[in-house]
Amino acid sequence: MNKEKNFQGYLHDKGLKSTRQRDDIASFFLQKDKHFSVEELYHEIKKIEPQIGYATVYRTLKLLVESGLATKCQFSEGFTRFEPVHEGKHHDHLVCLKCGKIIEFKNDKIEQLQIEVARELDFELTNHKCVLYGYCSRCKD
Amino acid sequence: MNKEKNFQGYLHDKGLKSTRQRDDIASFFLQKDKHFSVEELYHEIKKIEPQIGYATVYRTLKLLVESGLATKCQFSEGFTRFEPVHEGKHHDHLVCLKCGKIIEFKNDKIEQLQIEVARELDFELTNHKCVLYGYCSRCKD
DNA sequence: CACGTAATGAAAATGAATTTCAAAATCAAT
DNA sequence: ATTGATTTTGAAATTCATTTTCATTACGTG
Repeated sequence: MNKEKNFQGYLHDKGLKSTRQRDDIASFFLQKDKHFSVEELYHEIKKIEPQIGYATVYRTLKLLVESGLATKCQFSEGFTRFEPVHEGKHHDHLVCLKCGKIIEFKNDKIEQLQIEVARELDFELTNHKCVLYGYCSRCKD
Repeated sequence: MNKEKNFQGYLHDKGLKSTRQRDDIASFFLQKDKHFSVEELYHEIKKIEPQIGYATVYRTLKLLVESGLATKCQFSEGFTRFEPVHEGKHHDHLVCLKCGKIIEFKNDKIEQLQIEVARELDFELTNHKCVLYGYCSRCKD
């Protein structure tokens, strides 16, 4: 897959080594469409790579973020989630405060307005995060 | 001041006690317009109340948030900041990745669009946070 | 002012994330 | 393929923010 090649290229460019553990983590993670906690990912990888340690999962996720193939998400849960980047499509999130469900949304008008806000305040924008909290259709009532 | 009365009222309604430490923390914090880390606030309060412990600062901030007089801010710094709520005016933040400067902004169109997004996805919105990251006028170049 | 309850603060505990370090793995150059 | 310099791994230790514990002290209602 293309993204895995990107990761290999990133490692090579940085003089880092390709290892069985890194490759297993990256190829598992990158083909999913999910907001993983490190714990969740660790347990999934454990099935493929039983000797894996948390440190390696943390370290590989850091590399994936640096390479642009993953993003960090902080939904006020007290820990960080990591999401594979698909097709460079940016999106924001709605988080259900009851069941924890995460819904993605994209709104070009909001993005555009954010750019305008930054320009008005003479700010050079690099990225943003926007999280809406509430109750999903199933949990509200 | 009005907000301090609100805090007293909140404590009383919940059957909690007014104490010297709580009152000192609340009155100092509420009259500022700043995004405090717990450490910063702790050191400021220490000047007024030398025996204060971190636990009391944490506990009082939690009460201030519950009472609606403070909000939590998480700017990806690895710790939480707390901001006094002034006049019920909601706003979002721009954070400079170099100098750490925090700029507030308010954009009603963005707020309105967020409400629409939530409605379209059948989500009952309670709150949101939107943080723009980049470089401020002084740090960009 | 006495009593029941709540709050305080020092220290210990927790939990996420990072670092350490000895052993193992990678990979470029032979 | 073998070597050898260098990086990576993983278990355990460490860090750091935050929470909890618990004996002592303070509050405030009756």
